[in-house]
Amino acid sequence: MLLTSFIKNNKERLTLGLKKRGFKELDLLDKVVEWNDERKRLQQESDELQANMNRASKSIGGLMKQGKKEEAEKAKGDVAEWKKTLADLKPRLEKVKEDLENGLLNIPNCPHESVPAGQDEEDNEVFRAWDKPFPELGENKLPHWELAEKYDIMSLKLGSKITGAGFPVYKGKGAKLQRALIAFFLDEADKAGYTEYIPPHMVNEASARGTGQLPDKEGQMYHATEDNLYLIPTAEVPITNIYRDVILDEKDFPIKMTGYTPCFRREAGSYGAHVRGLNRVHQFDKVEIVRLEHPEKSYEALDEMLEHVAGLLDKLELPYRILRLCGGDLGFTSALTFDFEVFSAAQERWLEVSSVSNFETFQSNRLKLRYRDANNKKHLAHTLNGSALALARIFASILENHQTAEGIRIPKALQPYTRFDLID
RNA sequence: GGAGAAGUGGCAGAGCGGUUGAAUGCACCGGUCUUGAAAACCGGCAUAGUCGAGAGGCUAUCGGGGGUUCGAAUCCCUCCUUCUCCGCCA
Repeated sequence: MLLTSFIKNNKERLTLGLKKRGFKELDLLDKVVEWNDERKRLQQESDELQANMNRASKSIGGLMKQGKKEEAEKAKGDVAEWKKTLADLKPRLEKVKEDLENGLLNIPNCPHESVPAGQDEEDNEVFRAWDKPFPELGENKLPHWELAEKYDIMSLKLGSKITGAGFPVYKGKGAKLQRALIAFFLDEADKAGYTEYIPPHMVNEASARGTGQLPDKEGQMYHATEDNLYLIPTAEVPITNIYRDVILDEKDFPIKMTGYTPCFRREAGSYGAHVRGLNRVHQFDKVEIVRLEHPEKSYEALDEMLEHVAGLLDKLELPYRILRLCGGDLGFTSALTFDFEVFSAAQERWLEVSSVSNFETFQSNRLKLRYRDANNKKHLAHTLNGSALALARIFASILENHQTAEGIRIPKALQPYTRFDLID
């Protein structure tokens, strides 16, 4: 959520940015500013009435003690009058506050100036291309869903029996590979200075609001209605919310957190050939990295995160490229996002395995996550996060890219974790 | 799930219908003293909104929401959380 003051003072920049996103309701910007002015006006009026009432009420106590009954009664009458006026005012104030809030909730983040204009993924800019050769797999190459069956290491059929479509079951060396990847990613994050968390896998409404899943992406999350809890779609939600309503000290930065969690996504309406196998599932594992940063340092941090993720893919010996998302493909809450795509050699297509974003103050405004500067002034912190990495697709691309006639080759860096070097 | 108790500032802890945004202590920050530190003493120290150039003023907030009252941290209702006991249980 943007600050009203930002909208008011950066109208040109914001309009330009939102156009890059293809955001149509630009008149919302003016409306929000108007609503805010109206809110202030009504607020002042109401404060004044309350001040009158408080003053009169206070005096009544004294008057009663002095036995000035009549004067006290008169004051009571005054208060009753003001109270009536206030009762008229209150609903109008509430209404305009609600309009303002809804308006703000519907304005996406202002894209960073480096974000290219564009409609969809076709227009994303290749920020770093893969300049080495792709794996030579030969004629007998198989997609991961066939490899999984061949080596009996993962089954979607079994998952659909137990739960439903899109819930994979990992087995034997497949399960071990999965566990090894999680441990590997967490160790790498640890080495890079991220503090590990194991957060709850369900969150309440306030948390889902804090990171912006609600009210926007209601349909994407599994909702346990009985208890009004949501299964997390990413560890970003519980981990970032650790710092909801927190005022940091400037010297607390940077705050670097990581955590492994399963992620649950309803993915309503996305079926078809392109979502076969592990390409898109309802439950997958992910190690997330989250950072809270001083506004002046957040883009530096974003670069660092980018290199961290790149390093992981290098160690897994997977061909990948980095995209700078265009305005149209950029998430609602993000100012700048880089996607990592691994080339899945057997499917001959790129699969998104990580997304690294800077939200600037868009989330922290909602979270009320602030810091005090040297002069004790409070400011919103910047939040960032990235997948490091998302597992189902990494699992798939390891299978596909490292398949050989003898079996699936485990990359060197991972072998200490799997304690085998081949799946056969 | 059942029965009780409690939720007040960073922490501890008073207040239990009127000038209390909230005593006191600790922590923290600034100062005096000291070669330096400690102790002692003095001063400061919540969040948000709003008005104001500023000093400062006003409003709201004592777990959340609602109510009673001229007036609520204090009374009532409701929800949430924590603790104790019982039941169930990995």
